[in-house]
Amino acid sequence: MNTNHLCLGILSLGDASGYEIKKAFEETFSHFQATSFGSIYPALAKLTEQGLVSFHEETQEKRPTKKVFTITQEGQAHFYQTLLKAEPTEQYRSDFLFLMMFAHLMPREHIEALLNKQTDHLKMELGILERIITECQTLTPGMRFTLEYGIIGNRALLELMQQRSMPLIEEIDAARSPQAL
Amino acid sequence: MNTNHLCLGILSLGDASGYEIKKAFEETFSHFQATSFGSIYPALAKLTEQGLVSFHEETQEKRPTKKVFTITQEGQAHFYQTLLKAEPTEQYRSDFLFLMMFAHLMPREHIEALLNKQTDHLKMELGILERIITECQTLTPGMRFTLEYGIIGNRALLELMQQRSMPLIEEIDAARSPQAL
DNA sequence: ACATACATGTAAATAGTTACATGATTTC
DNA sequence: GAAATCATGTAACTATTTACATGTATGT
Repeated sequence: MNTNHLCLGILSLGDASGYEIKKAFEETFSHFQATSFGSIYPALAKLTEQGLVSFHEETQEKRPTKKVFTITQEGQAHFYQTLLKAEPTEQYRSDFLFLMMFAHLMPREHIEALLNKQTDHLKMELGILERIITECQTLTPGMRFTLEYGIIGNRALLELMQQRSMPLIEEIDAARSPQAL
Repeated sequence: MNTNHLCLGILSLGDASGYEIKKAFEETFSHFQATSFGSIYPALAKLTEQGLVSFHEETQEKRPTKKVFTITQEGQAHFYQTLLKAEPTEQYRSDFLFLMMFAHLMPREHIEALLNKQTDHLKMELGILERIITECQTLTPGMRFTLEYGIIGNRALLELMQQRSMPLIEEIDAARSPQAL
C-alpha cells in the first residue's frame, strides 16, 4: 500500500483536491495512515497519466484555483482489485517504548516527562477519534469500525499509563537508592 | 531514532553481534521496532568508525566467526545524551484498517478473511509478549513496562475483534441486501 | 508585521528494504 | 535433496520526508 493506493481509496469515497486529501490524512485517518504533499501531488499526476483519475480545475473567489480529482471507472476497477489482492501489513514504531527500555538510565524527572508526554499524546488522539465518531454522520460501517479500533486501543493504553506510570518510577528509584545510602 | 541509535541502545544492555541484534528485534522488540541486516551492518561499521563501539572477532566451532561488539565509554555517554534529547515519535501504519474503510465494496468472504487474519496476527503477537514477560528473568523495569504496554493494547484490540467482527459483516450485508430483493 | 490557511508543485536528501554474494552445519 | 540457522556484508531500488518556490487572503 503506497500513496497511489491511498489517494485512489480516498477518491473512491468522493472527489477531492490534493490539499483536501492531505487534510483527510491529517484528521480522519491520522491514527493509522500518514502521507505528505511531496507524495500526494506526484501520486495524483501518475494516476492521471494512467487514466485512473481525471480532474477539472475549479476557480474560487478569494482562494487559489484548485484541481478537483475524480476516480474513473478504470480507477474504480483497479482499486477493487487492490482491495482483493492487498497483503495487509501492520507496523507500529514507537520511540517512546524504545526509550522506556532504558528508563533505568534516566533521571526521575525525565522519565516523568516522557510518561506525561505519551499520556497527553494518547489523550489527544482519543479526543480526536471520539469527536469524529460522534460528530460525523456520513461514515461507512468500516470507517466506524476503524475509529472504534483506535478508541478501544487508546483507552486501554491510557488506563495502563495512569495505573503504571507512578509504580514504574518508584520501582526504578527504589533500585537506585541503595547506592545513595 | 534511526538504526544507529537502536544498535547503540541494544549494545548498552550487553555485547552482541550484528546477527544477534537482528534477532533481538525479531523477538523481544518486534512489537514496536524493526530493522534489517542491510541497516544494521552499515550502522555498526559507522559506530565503530566514530569510536562509539569496538569489536573483537570470536571464532566458533562449527559456526562462522562472529564480530562481537561492545559499547565504549564515549558510546555510553553519547547514548545517554540521545536518551535525554530524543523527541519521541509514535507511528502506526495499518493497511488492515485502511482496507476496512472500504469493507462495503468487498465480498463477505473477503471481509471475513481480513478480520480473521488480523485476529490471528493479534493473537500471535500477544502470545509472544506473554511468553517473554513470564519466561525472561533479566528484564529491566522499563522493558517489563514495554511488554505490558503491548499486551494490554493487543488484548483490548482482540476483544474488540471478537465482539465486532460478526456485527460488522452483518451490518454490511444488511445494507447490501435491498438491492438483492 | 507575522503567522496561518488555502493551493500546487519540484528537488534534494534521508532512510530503509530487498536482493544478492558467500559458505558451513544442521534438520526434515 | 532442500530448507533453515548461523554469520557478514554490499548495492540497487524504493519510498518518503523536508525544504524550497510562489502567491492570495485572513486573522492576531
